[in-house]
Formats: sequence, structure tokens, C-alpha cells
Amino acid sequence: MSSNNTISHEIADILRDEILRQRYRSGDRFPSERDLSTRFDASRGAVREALSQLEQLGLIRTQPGGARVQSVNSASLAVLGPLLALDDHPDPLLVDQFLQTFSVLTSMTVKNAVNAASPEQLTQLKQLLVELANHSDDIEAMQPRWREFLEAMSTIADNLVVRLISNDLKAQFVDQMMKRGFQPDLKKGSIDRLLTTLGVSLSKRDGELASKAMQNHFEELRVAVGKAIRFKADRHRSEQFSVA
Amino acid sequence: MSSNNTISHEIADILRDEILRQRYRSGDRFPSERDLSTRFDASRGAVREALSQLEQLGLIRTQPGGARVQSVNSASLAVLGPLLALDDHPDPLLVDQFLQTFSVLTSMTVKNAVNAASPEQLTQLKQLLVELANHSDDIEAMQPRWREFLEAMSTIADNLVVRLISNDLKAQFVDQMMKRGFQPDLKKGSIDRLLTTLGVSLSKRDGELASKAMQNHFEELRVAVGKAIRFKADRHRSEQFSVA
DNA sequence: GGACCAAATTGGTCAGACCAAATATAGGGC
DNA sequence: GCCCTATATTTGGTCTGACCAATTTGGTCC
Repeated sequence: MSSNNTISHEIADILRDEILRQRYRSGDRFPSERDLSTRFDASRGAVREALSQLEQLGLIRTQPGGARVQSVNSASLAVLGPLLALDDHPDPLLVDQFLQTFSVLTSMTVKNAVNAASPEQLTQLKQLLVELANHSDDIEAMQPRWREFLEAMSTIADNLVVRLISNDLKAQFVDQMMKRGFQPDLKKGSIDRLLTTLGVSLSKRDGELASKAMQNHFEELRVAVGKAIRFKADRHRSEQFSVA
Repeated sequence: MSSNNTISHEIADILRDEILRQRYRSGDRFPSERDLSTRFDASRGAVREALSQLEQLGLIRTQPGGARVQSVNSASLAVLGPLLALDDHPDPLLVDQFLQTFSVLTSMTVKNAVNAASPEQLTQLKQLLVELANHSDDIEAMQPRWREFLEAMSTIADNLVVRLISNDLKAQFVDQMMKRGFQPDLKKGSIDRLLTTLGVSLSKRDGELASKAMQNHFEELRVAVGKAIRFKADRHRSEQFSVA
């Protein structure tokens, strides 16, 4: 979880999940600090630090007189990770929304990067593409190289807004998916096609082409991930059934 | 500023700005809580709550033994607002990056909304468009109606990820720009064109068309805002000169 | 110069106290 | 009975002073 192993973080994690699970309705009064400190058998200071975190997440709003729960819709980006981790199986809809968002942001980054790259940076990118192509048959081995490639793109595009969003999103999403051991089943052919198209776009300095290629790739990824999730969910259901 | 009028928020605001102004280099040791509490003449508890906020922002990382400053590149989205508000005049590059990001996210939202809207929602959207067209000569009056229109789109598209990002971005950016009294100089003709195109896309249920229209609009907006900022900056410089 | 150990520093937590703002409650006027 | 007001209570914000454990620091010894 996101917890440091401090008491205040632990408390914050528990309360956060309770809010995300809709245990309090938006607008409800939140338990008082003194009540919480007895409930968790902790000092009020520790509870206060936990509440401070929840406030930063946009989940509660504190005021002298009492704290109130806020709508998840008005929360901060940082709640998405915990929201995904809430159940044993991720919400397919939410995962799809993640990927769609990644898609448009990454496409934009790639477009700007290809258009703005210096000659040296272009050769660096080509180098990384070759690296990727050399490992295109081992998805595991591609992972870190993809990361490196996209990181280079992000550095070249140099858009702080997108970078911060992507930081958050990646931290929330990618790690979650990794932890659950998701392996979207992408056809090798489609990956090869992506790599060659990206190579062409680099040679021609055609950001638009690179952008389209990424969009295509994410479309396929969305389908594949959707299948993977449904598959896992089905298996989970049948396991439950066999136990019962 | 983003401060509640509590001491801990005040301290957090000051320290946040100091970090954003690069007063500490990334990796540096951050002053100890006891030092800070004497500096701000506040209790250690108040300082701790301030540091907790900075940690949530991703600006520092605390550990027994000492806190350390982190790179702004690895911070949370929520630093963008303070980053914009840092100087008297916003960084044109950052503003442009904001708009570009808004552009892709809004375009995506609009596309999905148009494609997914129910008949009732379609008529609602058309209604809002008519409202907008009726006030297309008064930019001030359009503002809240734009907000309403995009809010409706966002509700229909129903993508939580984008919604949370937009929440953050809007809270950080739009309000900042409003406060500074920015009025990007958009030609009435181009707005009318946008509105009619959106109307057509609604009738045809053509999300792609709506998306393209929004992209175009944001392109023009970026140019207009860029001009407005440069104009303001120039005037500011000349004022400084005349004083000196 | 480098490895190792003790002392000082630092973050994390606790307890008990006070204030001011917001809320809940009781009372009085209609 | 209903509404409004004044009072009492609850609640968040802050302070003080203390203790523990982990880290850092500085010096010592080889």
C-alpha cells in the first residue's frame, strides 16, 4: 500500500479506504479527532496527521466544529491508486479510463517529442527503438526498455503538466497492475508494427505519425487488458463457486 | 493563496514556495522540525502538520534522521497552481503546457460524450449550445455557460480519471488566470464557428468532429493567450522602466 | 585512508491543557 | 406548535514537554 509504516499513515490508509468504500456519504460529519484517537488507540496528534493527509487528498474538509466528508468526484488524483486497490479485482471500467487517458497524454507527448527532438536526441531515440526491437519477443524484458523510451520522450517533450500527471497516473496504475501480475496478451506482430512505424516517424520527423501509432497501440492494449481482466474475474468467480 | 487561515497551512505555504523557488536543491537536507518551529515561532506539532502537507505534495520525503527535498519533477499535480502563482506574471511556457493538456483531455471528453449521450442528454447539450450562442458577443457572460456545458460533457463522458485531473487543473489554472484578469482576445467569428460545428456534431452524433472542433478552438486559444501574456509582460516591463 | 563504535540529532508518538469557532440545546416570545 | 435567540457543549487548532527508535555524525582505532 502507500503507507509508510508510521501510525498516522496507517490510520490515514484505513480511513481513506472507508471513505472510498462509501462508508460515509458525501456531506456527512466525519468522526471527531477525539473519537478516532480512542478508536485507534492513538494520540490525537497522530490522528490529526492522518486527517491532514485525507484533507490533502480532498476526501474531507476540516473546520473548527467538525470535519465533513467530500465527494470522491472532487478528490485529488492520488485517490485513484487506492481506488483501484480497493477490491481484489480492479474495476474494468476504471482501468479502461486509465488507459484511455494514458493514450491521449502519451500520444501528445510523443508527437511533441518527435517534432522537437534535436539530432542527437533523435539518434538516441532510434537507439532505444533498436533495443526494443531486439527484445520484442520477450514482453518481460521489454518493460524497462519501454519505460526508458517513454521517459526519453517525456524529457524531450518537456511538458511539466503532462509529466506531473503521468507521474501520478503511473505511480497509481502501473505499479498496481504489475503487483497483480497482469500480462496483457498483445500480438507480437502488432508490437513490431508499432516499432517500425515509430522508427519511420523518427526518420521523417513526423510527430503526427508517431502520435497515431501510439494511439493505435493503446487501442489494442485496451482491448487486450479488458480481456485479461474479464478472464481473471471469470476464473475468480469459478474458484469461488468450486469452493462453495 | 491555497491557505486556510491556520498556522500550519501558512507555514506549509511559505515552505512550499521556498522549495518551488529552488531555495533548496533536490536531495538537500530539509531544516529540522525543531529548527523550523523556532524559525516560525510555532509548536513542533504545527510544523509537523505543515511538513505532512509538503510530503503529500511530493516536495519532501521525511524519515527518522531527517527530511530531504525532492525534485519538482516528481511532485504532485497540486504544485502547479502555486508554481503559476509564484511570480507576478505567469510563465508563458507553463501556461501553454496547461492549455495543450486541457486541449487533449477536453477533446477526448467531448468525443466520448457526444458518442455516448442519451437522446435526452443530446437535447440538453443542444439547449446549452443555444444558450452559448445567445451570448456569443459577451465573453464575460459566456464564461459560466461554458463551464456548465463542459461540466455536462464531463458528466456524460463519465471518465473519473479525466474528471479528477481536470478538477485539479481547473482549480490550479483557471482560477489563477481569472484572478489575474486575463481576457484572451478570441475573434467572435471563430467562436461562432466552434459553436455551429459542435451543433452539427451533436446532430450527427459525430464525436470525432466535435473533438476536432475543440482541438481547433484550443489552438486558437493558445495563440490568443500567448499574445495576452506577452502583452501584459511588455506593459509590466515598461511600467517598471517608467518608474525607474 | 577506511572500518567501526558512541554520542548527538531527528522524526514519530504520546499526554494533558487552553482557546476560538462552530454546533447543539434549551429557553422564551409569537 | 413554531421560530428565534442565548447559552452550553463539542470540535478543530495550537502549545508544552516528554520519551523512544532510527539515522546521522563525529571521533577513534586499526
